[in-house]
Amino acid sequence: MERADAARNRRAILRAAEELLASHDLAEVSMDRVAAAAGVGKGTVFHRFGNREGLMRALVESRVQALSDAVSSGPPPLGPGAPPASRLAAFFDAVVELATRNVKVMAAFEQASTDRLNSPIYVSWHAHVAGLIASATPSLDADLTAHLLLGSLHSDLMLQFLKTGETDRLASGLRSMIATLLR
Amino acid sequence: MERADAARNRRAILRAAEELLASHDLAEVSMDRVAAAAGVGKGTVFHRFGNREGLMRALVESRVQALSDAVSSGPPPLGPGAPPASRLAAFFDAVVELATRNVKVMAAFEQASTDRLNSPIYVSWHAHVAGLIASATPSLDADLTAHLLLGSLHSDLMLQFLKTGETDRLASGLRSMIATLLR
Amino acid sequence: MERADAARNRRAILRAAEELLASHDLAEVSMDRVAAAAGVGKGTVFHRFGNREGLMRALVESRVQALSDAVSSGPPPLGPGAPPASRLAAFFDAVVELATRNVKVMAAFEQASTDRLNSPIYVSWHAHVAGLIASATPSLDADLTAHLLLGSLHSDLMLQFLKTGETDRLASGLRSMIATLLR
Amino acid sequence: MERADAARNRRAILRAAEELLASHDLAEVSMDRVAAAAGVGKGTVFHRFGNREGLMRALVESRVQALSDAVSSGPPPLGPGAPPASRLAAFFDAVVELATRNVKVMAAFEQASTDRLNSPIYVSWHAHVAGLIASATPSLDADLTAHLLLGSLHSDLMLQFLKTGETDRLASGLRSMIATLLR
DNA sequence: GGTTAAGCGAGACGGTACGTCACGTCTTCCT
DNA sequence: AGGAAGACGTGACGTACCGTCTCGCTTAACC
Repeated sequence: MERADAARNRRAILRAAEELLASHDLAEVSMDRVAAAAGVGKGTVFHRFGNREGLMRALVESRVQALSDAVSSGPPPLGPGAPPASRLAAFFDAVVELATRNVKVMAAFEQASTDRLNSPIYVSWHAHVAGLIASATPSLDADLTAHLLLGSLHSDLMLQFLKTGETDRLASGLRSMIATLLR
Repeated sequence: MERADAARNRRAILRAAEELLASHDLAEVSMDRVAAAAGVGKGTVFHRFGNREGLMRALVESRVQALSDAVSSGPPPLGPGAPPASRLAAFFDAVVELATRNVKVMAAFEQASTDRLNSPIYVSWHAHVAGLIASATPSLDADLTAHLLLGSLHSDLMLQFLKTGETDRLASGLRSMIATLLR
Repeated sequence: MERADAARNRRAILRAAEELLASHDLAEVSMDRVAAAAGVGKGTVFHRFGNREGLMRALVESRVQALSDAVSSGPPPLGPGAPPASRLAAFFDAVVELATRNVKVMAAFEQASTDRLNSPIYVSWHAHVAGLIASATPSLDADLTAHLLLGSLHSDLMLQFLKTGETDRLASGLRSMIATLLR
Repeated sequence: MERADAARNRRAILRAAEELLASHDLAEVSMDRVAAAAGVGKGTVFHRFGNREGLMRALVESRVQALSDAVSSGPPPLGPGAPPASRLAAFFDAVVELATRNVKVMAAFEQASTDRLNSPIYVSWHAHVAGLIASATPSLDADLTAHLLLGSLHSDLMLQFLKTGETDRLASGLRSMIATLLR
C-alpha cells in the first residue's frame, strides 16, 4: 500500500505543478521548481513520477478521469446509448471544454511527451472516436479520420483561440465539420 | 550584402544539420554537434541563426521555398489558375509529400518552436488555405477550417504513417476529407 | 559528508588540471578541457569549484597545505619555536621553493583571481609574515612590509628566474634582503 | 605619414578608453565598448593598436612619458646629478604618485599584458633602478633587487592602499625600505 | 507499545545543451 | 589606395535543466 506521507506528497506535487503551470510560463516550470513549490525534495518528484513526462501525464490523467468515466459509463449522449454521431459531437464538445479549462496542462504534456500518439490517453480517445466513426459512417477510413480530427486538439491551437476568447467558435466549427464528414 | 564566407558557412551549417537530423535521433542533434559537423565554431551557428529555433526554422524554410514558389507563381493546379478546390487538394498533396520527405526536419522545427502558429511558414500556409476555402465554400468558417486541416500535418502523425509506409493513405484520406468539406 | 564519487571526481579534476597546466600553455587550459581530461562533465567542474578562479584556488591550496601545516605546527625553524628572523627566512625559502615547483599553478591562480590580496592563502601568508616582522623588528610597519616582501613572489618573476635556472639566486637575494630589513 | 583623421581617431580612442576605465569596472571595458565610446568602428581600434595589450600599453605610455623625460633629462633629484640614493628615492616617490593617479590604467595594462617583465616600460624602469642601486651599493645584487623593489608596485597593492587612502604610507614605507637596503 | 526493515524524503551530484561575450580578423565601402 | 566600419568567426565561460544516487529518516507492520 502507498504510505500516508507518500500519498500526501503525491497530491502536493500535482497541486504545485498545476499552480505553477497556471501562473508561470511553461518553460519556467522546471522539475526543481515544482519540487520546491510542493515543499518536497526533487528526488521525491522523480521517485513518484519517474520523469517529467510521467508527471505531466499524471497531471493530464487527473483532469481527464471524469471524462473517461462519463464516456464509458455515463448517461447519453456522452455515454453509451445515443447514436454514434451524437456521441461523437458530444465527445468533441466535452474534450474542447476540458482542454480549454486545462490548456497549460495539456501543453505541458504535449511538450514533455516523447510518443504522444501512443500515450494511453490518446490511444483511448482515438479508439473511441474511430469506433464511433466506423459505426456512423462505415465508408470512411475511421482510423485515419479519427487521427485527423484529434489533430485539431493540439494545445497551440487551443491556446490561440483561448487567448481571443473564441473557444466556442472552435467547438462549433469542429462540430459542424464532424457533421459534414459523417453525412 | 552577405559576405562570401558567411554564405558558405550558412550553407555548411544547414547541410550539417540536415545530415545529422537524417542520421541521428532528434535529441542527439545539439547545436554543438551541428557546429562541429559543419566545421564551424559554435558561436558562428548562434551568430547566424540566433538560437535553435532559428536554425530549425531556416532549415524548414530552405525545404519549403520550392513549394511556396510553386504556389504563388507556378502552374496549376498548385499555382494560380485552377479552381480553388483543385488547388487545395494539390496543395495538401504537395505538403504531405514535402513533409514526408522531411519529417525529421519538420519534427525538429516543431519541437524547437515556441510559437508555431505565428511562424512565417504556418502563417503563409494558413493564409493560402483559408483563402482557397473561402472562395470555394463561402459558407464555411474559412479561417478556422484552415487551422483544423493544417492540424493534420503534425510531425508525429506524419511519422506514424511514414513508419508503416502508408503516407498515401494519409494523403488520400486528407484529400477526400477536403472534398467532403468543400462540397 | 562528501559522497564517495564526489571525492573521486574532485581528485580527478584537480589532477587533470595539474597535468594540463604542466603540459600546455596556460591559455589553452580551458575548463572544458579540464573536464574532458578528467573524464567528467563540464557542469561537474563548475558544480564543484564554482568557476575558474575556484578551481585554480583549490589547486593552489592543495599544493600549499603542507607548507601551512609546517608553519603552524611543524618543527623549527619553519614552525613555532625559532626566533622570528629565522622563521621568516625559512618561510620565504620554503615559499620560493614551493612556488618554483608550481609556477604554472601559481600563475594560473594569479591570472584567474579577481581579488588576490583577499584570497585565503595570501591573507594567511601575510598575517604570518607580518606577525614575524612585528615581533622581530617592532619599529617597522609590519603590515606594509609584509605586503612588499610578498610582492616579490609574483609568478612572472618566478618564471623569469626559473627559465634561467637561477631560483636560488632569487631565494638568497630575498633572504639577505630580509636580513637587512630586520636588522 | 599618419593621416589627420587617423591621428584624431587615435586620440579619441585613448581618451575613450581612459574615461571608461575611470568610470567602469575593469572587466566591463571591452574593446567593443571602447570603440563605441570613441565613436569609431572596432576595426579601427585594432588597426591602430593591434590588440588589447597594445591599447593598454599605449595608454600607460602616454601617462608615463613625462616621468621618463624627467628621469632622463630633468632636474635632480629625479634627473641626473643627484646622488643615486636620492634619485632612487625620488624615482619611487614619483612612480607611486604616478601609479596612484592611474591605478586603473596600470591594472588594465598588467591584466592584458602577456609578458610584463619584458614590456618596454618595465625594462626601462628596471634598468634605471638597477643602475642606481649598483652605483649606490655595489655589494648588492642590483638586478635582482631592482626586480624585488619594482614588485611592490603591482596594481592590486596600489589599489588596496588607494582604497583606504593610505598611499603615502605606502610611499614612505617604500622609501625607508630603500634607505635601509642601500645603507 | 517497542522493533525493524522497507520504503520514502531530500538534495547533492553528474552530465549535457544552450546561449552570451569578448577578442581578433576580414571584407566591403568610403574618402 | 588606404583607412573606416562592423559583420563575422571562434572558443571560453557559466547557467539551467533533467535525471540519478546515496544517505538518513519515517512509518507501518509485526512481535
